[in-house]
Amino acid sequence: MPFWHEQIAKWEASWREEQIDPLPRISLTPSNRRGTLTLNLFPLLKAQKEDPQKIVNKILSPLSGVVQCQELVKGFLNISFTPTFWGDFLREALHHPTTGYTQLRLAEREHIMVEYPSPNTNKPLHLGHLRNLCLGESVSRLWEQVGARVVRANLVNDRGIHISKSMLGWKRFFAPLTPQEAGKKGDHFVGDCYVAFEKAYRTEVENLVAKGLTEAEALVQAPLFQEAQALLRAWEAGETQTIALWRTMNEWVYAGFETTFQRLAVKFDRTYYESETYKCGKEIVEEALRRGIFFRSEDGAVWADLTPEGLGKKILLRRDGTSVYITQDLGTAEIKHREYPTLTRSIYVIGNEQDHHMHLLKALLKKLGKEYADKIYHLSYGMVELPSGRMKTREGTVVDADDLLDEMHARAYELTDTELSTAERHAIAEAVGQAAIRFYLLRVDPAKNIVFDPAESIDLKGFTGPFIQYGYVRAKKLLEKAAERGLAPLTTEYPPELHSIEESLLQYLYALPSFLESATYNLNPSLVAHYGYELTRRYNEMYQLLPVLSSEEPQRSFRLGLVATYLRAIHTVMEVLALPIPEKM
RNA sequence: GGCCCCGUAGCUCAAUCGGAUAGAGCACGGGAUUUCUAAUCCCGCGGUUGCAGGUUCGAGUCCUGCCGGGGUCGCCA
Repeated sequence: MPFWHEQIAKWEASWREEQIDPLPRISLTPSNRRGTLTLNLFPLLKAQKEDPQKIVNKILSPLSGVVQCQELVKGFLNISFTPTFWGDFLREALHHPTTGYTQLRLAEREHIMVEYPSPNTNKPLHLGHLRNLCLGESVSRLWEQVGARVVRANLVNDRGIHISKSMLGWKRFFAPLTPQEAGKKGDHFVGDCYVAFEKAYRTEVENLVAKGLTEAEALVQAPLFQEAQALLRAWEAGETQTIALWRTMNEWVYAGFETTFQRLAVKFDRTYYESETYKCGKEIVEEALRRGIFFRSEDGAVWADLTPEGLGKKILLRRDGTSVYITQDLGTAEIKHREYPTLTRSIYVIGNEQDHHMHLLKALLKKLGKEYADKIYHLSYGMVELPSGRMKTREGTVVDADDLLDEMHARAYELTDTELSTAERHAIAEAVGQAAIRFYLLRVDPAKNIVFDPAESIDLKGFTGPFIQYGYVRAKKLLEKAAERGLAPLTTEYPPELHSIEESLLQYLYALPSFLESATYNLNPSLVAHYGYELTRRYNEMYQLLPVLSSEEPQRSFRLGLVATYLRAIHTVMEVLALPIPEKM
């Protein structure tokens, strides 16, 4: 167990023996007050009408020897630790394989599946997918960090009317061109086909409306739409040429996605395709229909009655017998369970516009008696909006993922050291640019919408990814210089007194495991992003104001220990946020 | 209309089962570099936490009702 957990557990055990009830709540002392930890004694003081000083003595008795000073302000007991305590802590953090900052063993029994980003195959990835990818990857790494086994799963939406539209777009406007011939990434090329279709379709609809049809009628009667539907039916019927084109175009898209995934260092253990899982979903629904769990309406459609759950009625098979989106989801869930029966949690990283959909999925699985329904967690995240509002395909305001990565790379390149080689500068620019985007998308509570201002919001200074990278790089260089001079961290006795800046950094180093734990179980990487920023801010303050290499022993080796532990902690932070880790900037 | 999410400084965001004087970044103003990388640091400016009640030692946080924004609600994915 990490230092933090082990100690607090020990204290709590002895408090229980002393009949202290309720137990004090422990938190970090706010930075405007002296102290490392604050014990909240309000409930305790209220419950036990004893002399407060006596209670404080009882509370502090298991901490004797490590507490240097304490202060009771109203119900808050602020405590600071001795230099010896901190020296031992640094030693532990640096040298112990499990109490240190690698692979905290908090969740070794967990087996987690994280499903992300589950794109459609008719368009390239955009900023919304980037948020999804960053969240999914970070949550995966968080679970790994605390010792869980993780399966990264991607579910590809490779069937449906939208796919038919891009196929028809190609046939009409691009055939027989290939992405190579067009000089484009496959996913962008197919996206162009889709956009071309939509544009022509819009024109047809407008013409029909001009002839007196209503918008709704026009949308259905437009020849292009009719043709797209025919193509979908041909696909479902397994018509050879249609299937061949569908395969080809999907391969173009996958190749394009793969390039982006590799650039972002995400790699999936398992990829599911809706075109394969929807059949299983259909079987589940038909079986449940026979068992009377679902029912068929007069027109032939199949329904689930979720009125008792407060979710109304939900269609599962259209009257023509074809399956809808959720049917496929039932199948995918079942297949996941069959393949990975030991999963303890199955996390779906999906936007909050599907909150209702995910409620339906869980409720349906429960109705079907699937015990794994309770293991499903929806990591719901808000939309990425522009200052002008929602991104719109039709208005061309969608921020493309590849373009954004390129733009950030270019921006970061301008800041790199011109003394370095071009190759080195590009490597740094890529790391810094990506860190800027990733941190920006992760630092906000997932539940909240993000307003993305391309002109201002992505910055390379202040509360950003590069800020954290820079702290890491400087600390690393400092330790290298120390090593060159034969200086090692924590080799001698500890200093008799610590500077408040050192204490402030120690407080945050000490708290790392608690932040990781809480971010993991709450599926909320933003907690680590804020932690990483605050930790680095404190480190920078020390770096700026307190000399390390030029200070006297034992201060020097103690401070080297601080730097080394910071380096380890911030490395862990960058790791779980999936920020690239540059060695130079 | 029903249900869900959100509303905090000019802008973007924090605030750990309800806790101390609501904190950061950006922007703006001032300052720091013979010394470990200035993508840094320090100081200043900036608030009726959407509104009105309620619960209690204590409310940005919980409850009720409004206001504003977004999402979603039987054959799109």
